[in-house]
Amino acid sequence: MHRGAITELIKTCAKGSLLSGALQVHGNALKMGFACVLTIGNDLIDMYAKCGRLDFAGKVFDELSERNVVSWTAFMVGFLKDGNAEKCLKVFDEMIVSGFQPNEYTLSTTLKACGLVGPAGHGAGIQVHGVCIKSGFELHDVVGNSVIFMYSRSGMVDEGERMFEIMPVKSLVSWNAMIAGFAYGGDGNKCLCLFKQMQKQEVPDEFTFASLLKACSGLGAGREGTQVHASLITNGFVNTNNSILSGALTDLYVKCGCLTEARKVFDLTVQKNVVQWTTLILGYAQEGFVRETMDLFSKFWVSGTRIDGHVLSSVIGVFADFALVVQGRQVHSYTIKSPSGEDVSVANSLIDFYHKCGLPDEAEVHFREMHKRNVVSWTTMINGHGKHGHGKAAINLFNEMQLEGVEPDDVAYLALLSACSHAGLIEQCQYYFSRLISDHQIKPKVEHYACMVDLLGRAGRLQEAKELIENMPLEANVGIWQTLLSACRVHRNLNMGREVGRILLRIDGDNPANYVILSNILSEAGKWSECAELREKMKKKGMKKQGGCSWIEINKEVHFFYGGYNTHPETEKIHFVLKEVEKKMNEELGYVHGVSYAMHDVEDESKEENLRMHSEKLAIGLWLVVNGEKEKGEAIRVYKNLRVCGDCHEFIKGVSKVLDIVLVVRDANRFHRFEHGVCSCGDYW
DNA sequence: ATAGGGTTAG
Repeated sequence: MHRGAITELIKTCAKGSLLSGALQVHGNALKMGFACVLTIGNDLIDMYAKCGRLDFAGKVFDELSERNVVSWTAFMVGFLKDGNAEKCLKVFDEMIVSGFQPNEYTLSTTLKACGLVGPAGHGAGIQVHGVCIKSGFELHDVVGNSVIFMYSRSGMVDEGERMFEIMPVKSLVSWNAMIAGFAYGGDGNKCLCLFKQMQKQEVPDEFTFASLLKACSGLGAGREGTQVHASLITNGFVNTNNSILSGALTDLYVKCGCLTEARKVFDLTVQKNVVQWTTLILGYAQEGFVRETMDLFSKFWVSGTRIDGHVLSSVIGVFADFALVVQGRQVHSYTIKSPSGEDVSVANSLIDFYHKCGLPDEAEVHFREMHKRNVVSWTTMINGHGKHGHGKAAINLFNEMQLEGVEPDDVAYLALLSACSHAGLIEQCQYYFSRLISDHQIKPKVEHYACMVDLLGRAGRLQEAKELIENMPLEANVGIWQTLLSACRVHRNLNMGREVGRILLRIDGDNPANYVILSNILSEAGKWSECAELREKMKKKGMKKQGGCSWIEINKEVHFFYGGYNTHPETEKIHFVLKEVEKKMNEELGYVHGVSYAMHDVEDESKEENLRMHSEKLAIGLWLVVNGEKEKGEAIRVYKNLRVCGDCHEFIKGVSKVLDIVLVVRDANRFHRFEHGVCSCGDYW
């Protein structure tokens, strides 16, 4: 085989992403001593990048006896295509340090990576744009398109628009990039406007329509999206063999909550790509369809579709939310073997996964073993400790992060403040809040103020909390008033509760949560008629509060329980064991059913008997039915979508004492670890 | 020889 034939083969394998062929032709090139030749080496890098094997591409890259800007660029593109923008930027830095001058291809690739990293890239994109201007590449068509992309992903669509205006040559791609930019930025009107303008000089292609669909999905405009879908069909764009269009359609229907439609589009697609799989898997997960999520994920896993960092971090996120320990661990072990495991976002999602499964030690081990940590990694750790009530650990991490040269952003501050607030570290919380306010790099958001309101509210300093809301430089939102309202309930402040409740019913009148808290405040203050009036109003509006739902994994099977419903086949036995435990607790601890139920209840507490039906109790009951008192090793893990109520909290404390077992309950807010009749939150939550 | 337009972790 001669040199030309090898090059031909490499190109073919690259084009078709044929990994087995790629390995073979690489072997041949090695045998003939061509693999270290610059041009062939570059082709090999490109080939492996297109097959998604960055590990092999890296090997070729390392072994090249001589490199040029093309070698570097091809290597960077590989990481980018694999969804690993951070690594791509790292290679760019190395290239510059090694003394190479980037060309228009390199710059375009770098800009795209900056855009994908988004605002967290701390202005890297702006710097690269500067390099483009200085080196005279700015007005190059491809570079300009990437500049538009970078700015619209970094929350600076206006800058992108300026680039678009000064571009001497506007190709179809430029128009599409700008339309997509507006779509991404949520400006549906500008998006449509530009589309109309574009039609005067260009014929829209599938990317244009994909951007229009994206604009509709971003705005949640299902009707308009369906219209675009219809016009696609009339224009002859059949979506069954176009991955970009069918991907955008899947996204549209998922965002609008039409999972059946999304599934239809998905099933009709002949060549499904990773993006489309990810979109639909996440769609099912976000709607809470665990079964469907897992089914689709298994199908994806065996489909032979290329796995990238995006899909890994996405599904790990799903496993974290549903606390599917076994499945998450399986994917974790896969990431260790796979080149996508290098991805920072995959590693970060694993930290979060272990925390959300109530395994902070494993999260810590994983975090310490990471080869590269960014601000998201640290924030995930701070959040994790915060949820376990470890305020001091959160503060230590925050300081350690800065010592390592990683600057906190607004989300990192939020994690720290909420950790302090949950742990009752009042002075520390106020100290870091004042640091945030005086830090001119970061703009404080309402959420930061809400943390302070929560802190003051817990401490019973309701008046101060209310004044903070009224005097802050930002407009109050629903969430911050709800925080104050909950604090009013805990401290039984009827007057402020009424006042805040009135505000909430005015600005967020369709949210049952507001009615529930307010009616609790009223009933606990003995204002029965006022309370009944409110409940009546709620009924008239046809509102139903969110039901409580808990789940527990027993023998590798997940069992769901819904507050107040007897759907589980073992219900009778469950009630029986629960009553037995209650009796024991009454004898040994003087526990009286329902005494402290008033604290934080979000489920229905109007009838005494309903307390016995709370979903977390049922889940624990099932564990007792299955395991009895035999097994006392591992902690029992229970998960709940809402917050645990006061009575359940007391109840679980008692269970841990009289049965001498450890229970870990993850609720909507945080973790509670019950051991020897004590909860890790110290009854403060 | 290398590029640009649709999904993603806190």
